[in-house]
Amino acid sequence: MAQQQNLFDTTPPAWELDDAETKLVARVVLSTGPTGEFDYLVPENFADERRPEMLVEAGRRVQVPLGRGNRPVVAYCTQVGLEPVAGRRLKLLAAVLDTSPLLTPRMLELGRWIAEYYLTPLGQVLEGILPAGVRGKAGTRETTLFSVPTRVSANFTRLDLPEKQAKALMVLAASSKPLAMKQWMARAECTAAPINALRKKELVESRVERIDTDPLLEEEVERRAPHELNTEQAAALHTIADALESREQQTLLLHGVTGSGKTEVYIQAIEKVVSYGRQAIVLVPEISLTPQTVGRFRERFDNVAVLHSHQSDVERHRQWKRIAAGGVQVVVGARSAIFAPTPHLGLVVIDEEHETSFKQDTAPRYHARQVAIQRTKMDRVPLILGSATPSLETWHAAKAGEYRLVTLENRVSDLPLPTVRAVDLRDMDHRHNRGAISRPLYQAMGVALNDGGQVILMLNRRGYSTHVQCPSCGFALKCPQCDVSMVYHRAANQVTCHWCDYTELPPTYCPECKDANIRYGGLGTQKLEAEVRARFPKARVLRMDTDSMRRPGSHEQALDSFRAGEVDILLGTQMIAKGLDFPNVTLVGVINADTALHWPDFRASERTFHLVTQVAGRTGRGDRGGRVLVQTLSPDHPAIVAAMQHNYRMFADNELPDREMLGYPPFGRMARVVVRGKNEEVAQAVASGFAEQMQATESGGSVIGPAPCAIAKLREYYRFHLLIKAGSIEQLHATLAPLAGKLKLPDDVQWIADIDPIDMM
DNA sequence: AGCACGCCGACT
DNA sequence: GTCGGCGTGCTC
Repeated sequence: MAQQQNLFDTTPPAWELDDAETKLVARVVLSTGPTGEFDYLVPENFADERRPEMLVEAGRRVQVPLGRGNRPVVAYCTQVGLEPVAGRRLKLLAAVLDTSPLLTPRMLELGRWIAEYYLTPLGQVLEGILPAGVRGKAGTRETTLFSVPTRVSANFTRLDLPEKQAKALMVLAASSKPLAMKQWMARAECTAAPINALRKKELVESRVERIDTDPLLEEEVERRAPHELNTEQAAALHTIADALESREQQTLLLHGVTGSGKTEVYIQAIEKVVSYGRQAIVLVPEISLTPQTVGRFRERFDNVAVLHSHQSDVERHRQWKRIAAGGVQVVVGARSAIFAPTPHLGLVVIDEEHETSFKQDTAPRYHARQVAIQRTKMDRVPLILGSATPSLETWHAAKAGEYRLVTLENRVSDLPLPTVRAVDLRDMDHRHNRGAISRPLYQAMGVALNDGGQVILMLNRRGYSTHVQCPSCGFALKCPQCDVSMVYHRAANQVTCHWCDYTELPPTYCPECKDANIRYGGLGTQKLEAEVRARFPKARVLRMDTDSMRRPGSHEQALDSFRAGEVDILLGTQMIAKGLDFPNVTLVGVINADTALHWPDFRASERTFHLVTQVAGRTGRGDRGGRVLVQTLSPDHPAIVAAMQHNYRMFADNELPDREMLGYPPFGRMARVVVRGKNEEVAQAVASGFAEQMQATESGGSVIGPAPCAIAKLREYYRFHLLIKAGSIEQLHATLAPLAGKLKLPDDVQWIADIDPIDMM
């Protein structure tokens, strides 16, 4: 709107307007198809001030004719202005699709930044950051609303109408606001016939409007008072308050051990933001976006909006409109909530900022932390990154003075962190037959259960057996579409590929040599569950992994029953490692700390450190203390040692020099280019061609590869990747420049570029 | 992504 | 001569 206003301010004098040289031109990007920006003429009747719903302005979508066939396509208008059009052959824009902008000028600016940074066409970025429910106007319907024009109401007495029509007209005239057909019929106690007669006689006015199909219902939450802050928390809040008042962007790293009360600091900082009449966005990992997390904010603020991926389109659209209307103080949401349309943003908080789920794994492949930095810079407001175990990128920036470091060393309750002990799996005395639970862990579980405590066991592999192999010929059962082992699931009695979900019946003999001794080996959560049940027959056991938590709400239900003490042993994949806060958990067992350690990924150590630290934090939250046992084949690995000592600095000090030596982030910038094709040789040749073109840029960035991806074949596509390392983002972009040009690719070959990649598979 | 244009071979 | 095969390139 502001942009349109400006436009009229600068309208040239009338004699120039009459000159056909200058016309109103809309610049648009397409949501699919050709990239780049296109200009269209705005038809003159679209600029009618009395028809604001037809106004062409930046942030609204329009329909434009494209190509020789003038096929209608949806486009996002990015700017509108008077431009000289002499000698330009511009087509006329066909229609305006939104009655108000879906994107503010600020969001368009942010979209442009994402498009450039992540090498994604702007149209695709905009399509990706607007929820589908908002684009589809989910939960609203076009309704015709009727009213009586003054020329009619002033002349009632002169009208000679049949009884029903007269009554209907009186009812409508008496209504304070326009009525929909249904409401009008009900109030006038008539059918559609008299109403249609009135419409025919043009005695009523009608207009079409989008209205909500059902109103939004908010449940009441009991309000709570602020907690008293300890000295450290108060100091942290003070630093944040300074940042809020400075009216400049500042990134703060709130580094606080588990249980140090980071959330209370966020909440009190947001209370300040709200007192200035502004809104805050709080990003949390999807997995911890539970009713408890949301509840903590609802207890303290009147209007909290929640955005997450399991909402219906209708629900998300409603939340979006509430936020855009300024009726929300705090938005709590997963990654994409960084695009929440808050009218006066005052603060962004990213909790558990090290979580990898903040990176989107489909285009646009943005990292919410990176986008948040950019958004807060545009709005000149602070950004708080909170974590007990920050990503090394964030830690490095804080140490370099780029971010402000705020530390919470102590736990609020003064409870000590749990003691962590390694169980060396190489020591055969520790092993129990062929089982997954070592003797020390078994004993500790017995003690914990006897004392009435609860136990959490983590194993990062789902299924029963993780591979199926023939001992006589060495055959290993692989997915026919992917280059990965099939996993046996006993509950369903089938073997499944965890990457493409291809499923078949388990073989009873070797498909190669027909040997009947084919073996099911490797440990998954289902087998662990069976072992636990066999060895603790009296304990109540619950398994949590994506297989057992498929139904909506089952996650919540499982945690509720664990909290209520209806379950003694909770076992599962990493989904149980995060954010759960149960005081009665006195023992945590990590079944195999090494699973993530040997991944072909420069972040393998960091992943392992995070996982062990996070799961260890699930105990020691009550007054009964807690113990953690970590089973591992490498008890001396620096990441595992540091995690066991709850020593983040030790981990960082050990890991950073390695990263520096190899030029990995945070000491350089990285991109990953994946080329895939149904023909292995063709895909590899294309990847090699890319590598040559990038080397030819002489940008100074280094290109590694092509090499087959860790998952060399996925869904019948052969995959090769290139890793690009550069000293700066500019250098990285310069090295990737050949990809932006018009590349001719063989059929069936596709490529993607991933800036700041996290997934290296 | 779609879709017209154009340049070759098989047909009336 | 012309119908249509699909390879190529453009879309404001």
